[in-house]
Amino acid sequence: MTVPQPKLADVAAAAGVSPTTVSRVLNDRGYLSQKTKDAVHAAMAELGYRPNAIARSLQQRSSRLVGIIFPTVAHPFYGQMAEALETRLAGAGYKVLLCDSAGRPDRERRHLDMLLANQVDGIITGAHSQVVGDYPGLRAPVVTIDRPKGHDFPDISCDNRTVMRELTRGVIARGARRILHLTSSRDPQAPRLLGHAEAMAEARLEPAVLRPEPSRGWWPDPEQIDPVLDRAWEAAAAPEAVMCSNDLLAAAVLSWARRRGLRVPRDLQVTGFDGSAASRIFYPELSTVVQPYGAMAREAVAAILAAVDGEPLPAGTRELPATIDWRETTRPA
Amino acid sequence: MTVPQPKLADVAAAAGVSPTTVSRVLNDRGYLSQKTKDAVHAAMAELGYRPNAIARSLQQRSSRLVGIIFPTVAHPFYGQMAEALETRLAGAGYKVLLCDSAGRPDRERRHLDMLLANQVDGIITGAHSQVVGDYPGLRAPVVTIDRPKGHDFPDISCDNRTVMRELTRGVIARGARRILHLTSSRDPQAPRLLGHAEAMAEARLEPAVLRPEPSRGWWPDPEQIDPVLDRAWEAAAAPEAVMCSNDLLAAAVLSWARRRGLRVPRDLQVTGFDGSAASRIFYPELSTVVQPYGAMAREAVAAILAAVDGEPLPAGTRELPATIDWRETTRPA
DNA sequence: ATGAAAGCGCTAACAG
DNA sequence: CTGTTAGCGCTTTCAT
Repeated sequence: MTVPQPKLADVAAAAGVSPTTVSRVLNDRGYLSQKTKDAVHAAMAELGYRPNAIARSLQQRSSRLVGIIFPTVAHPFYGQMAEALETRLAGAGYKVLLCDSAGRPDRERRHLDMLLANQVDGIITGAHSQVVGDYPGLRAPVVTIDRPKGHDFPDISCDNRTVMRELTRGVIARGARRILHLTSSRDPQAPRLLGHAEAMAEARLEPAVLRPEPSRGWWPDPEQIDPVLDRAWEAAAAPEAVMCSNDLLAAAVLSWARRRGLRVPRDLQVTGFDGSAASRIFYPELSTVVQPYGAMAREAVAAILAAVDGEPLPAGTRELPATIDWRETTRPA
Repeated sequence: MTVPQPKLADVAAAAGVSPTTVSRVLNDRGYLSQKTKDAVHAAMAELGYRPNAIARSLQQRSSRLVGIIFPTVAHPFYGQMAEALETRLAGAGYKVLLCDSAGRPDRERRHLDMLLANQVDGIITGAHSQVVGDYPGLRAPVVTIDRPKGHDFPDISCDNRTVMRELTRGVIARGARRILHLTSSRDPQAPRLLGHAEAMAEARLEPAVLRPEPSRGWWPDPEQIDPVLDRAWEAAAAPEAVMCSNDLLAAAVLSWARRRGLRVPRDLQVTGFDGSAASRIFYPELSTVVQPYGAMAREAVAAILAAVDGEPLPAGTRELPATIDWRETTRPA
C-alpha cells in the first residue's frame, strides 16, 4: 500500500543488471547466463515484483483482452456460454471484459466504444441488436454467437434448423398432431422456426406459431403467456404439444399447465431448447435440446485467435451439432 | 484495418495545434478558446479518433478496471450477481474483468495474478477458497460477496441468519415439525444454518442437517441427493418439510418428490434460497428467499469506489435484507 | 490560452 | 551474453 509497487527498473537495480536484461528473463528471450537469470529471479522474488500488464500492452500494441457482449448473463444460456468462453480464453492467456447490454442498443454502443478504446484483440457478441454490424472504425475481429446472418461476421451456432426439425419430427412421432410453437423470436426466418416448419410440412400439419412478448427483454412473462395459452385452449381443438424456443419459456408453459390441471405428457407434451446446466437441474423432466456450449466456445475462441494471428475471419455460420434429450415431458417414442 | 489507428498526435497535426491542446479538449481541462475546441473536435471526427485507454491507464496509474471472481457464472445466483455488478460498475465508468474460478484454488490464484498484473482498481469476489485472504502483494481493495467472515475484507451478504430464522419459523407455523435441512455448505457455522437452528430451538424441535456432496462443485447431484432423501423417508418418521440452502437443491428435491409420488405441499413442504430471476421463471411455485441482488451490487460497488477514493474499507459484514416469497411449495400460513 | 518536454513501465532495435 | 537508446500513446508540469 504505502510502498510503491516495484517496477522493472527496481528489479534491475537490485539485481545489478540493466532493465533490458530483466525484460529478457521475464519474457525468456535471447541468451542469458544462468547466473544472471538467477540473480534477476532472486531480485524479483525479493521485491515481490509483478510486471505491469498495462505497460506491456501499450508497448506491444496488443492487450490480450477479448470483450464479450451478452444481453444478460443472468440468463442461464448466456451465463453458461460466458463461463465456457472465459474458461477457454483464460486457458489461451486472454482476459475477458464482460459487457451486459441488457438488450439496449445504447448500452451496446457504449460497451463497444469502451472495448475499442481498450484495444481489445477481439469481440464475441451474442447481443441482439445490429449495432455491431455497422459500427464505424471497428478494428477488432468480431464473432457472433447464435445470431442470424445479415452481417459480415462469422457466427457460431448450434444446428438450430436441423435439430429443431428433428425435435419436431420426434414430437410428431410421439403422437402429437396439433402442435403449438412458442417463440421469443420476432424473426419469421429464424432457423429454429424454419426447421420446425419443415417437419410440420413433411407431416402435412399446419404450423401454429405464437410470439408472446417477453418482459425485460429476455424473461418470459406469465402475464403475456398465460392468456395466449388460455386462448389456444379455448379454441375448437386444443393443442397436444407446445414446443418452445427456450427452456424458460417451456418452464412457463409447464407452470401454466399445472395451474390448469393438465397432465404432462398425457394431455400435453412440452419441449424446450437450450439445455443449460441450470435448466437440467431445475427441470430434469424437460425434453429439450442441449446446446454444445463447450464446442461453441471452442470454435468462437479459435476464430478470434486465428484472426489475431492475421488469418482472415471465415464468413458465414459455423453450426455445431446439438443433442436432443428426450425426457418425461414428452411421451415415450 | 490497413490504415493505422489515428493517435492524439495525428489529431493535433490535423487541427494545427499541439498534442497538449488535444489532450485538454479530450479531458475538458484548462481554458480553451471555443475556436480551438471546435477545430480539435472537427479533426477528431474527421479522423475517427478514439483515445487509447491503455495509454491513458498507464499514464494515470489507474485502470478503471474491476475484477470479479465467481465460482461459475453459469449458476443463476452468480450470473445474476455478475450482471448486477457489471451494470453498476459500467454506470460508474468502470470496466469488468470476468474471472470464473470453477471452484479451483489454482484457477483463482491465476486469476488474481492476472488481475493484479492488470492494475485493477478493485476486486469483488464470491469465490469459495480462501486464497484471497493470504495473498502476497495484494494492493487492490477487495470486497467479498456472501462469504463467511474469517478474512479481513468487507463482505456483502443478505441477512442470511435472520431471514433463514424467519423462513424456518414460517415453515413451522405452516405445520411442519419434522424438518430436514439440506445444504451444500460444509461449514457448520454458516449463518443460514445458525438461523435455522435458532428457529428450531425456539420451537423445541430437533434440527436435522444433511450435506449431500455436490458434483462439479456447484451443481446438486441427484445421484447424491436421492439416496439421502430415500433414507430419510425410510426412517421411522418421515420429514414433513425439506428446507434447502439454494433453489437448485430445492428443485432437485421437488424432482425427487415427484418421482416418489409425494404431493407438495400436502405430503411435503419445500423451500429454497436465492430467488434468482431464472429460478422464479423455472419454478414460480417454489417458496424461497429472494436475495437483494441490486442492493448487494450497489453496496459492493460503493465500497470499492470509496476505497479507490482513498477511504479505508470498512471491515465486517454488511447485511442487506432479503425477502421471503411464500408460494405453493409450502402450505398457506 | 497554448506549447515543449518529460515520463508512466515496458520492450525492441542496435550495438558491442 | 548484456547494455544503451528510443518510443508505445497519453498526460502533466512548467513556461510563455
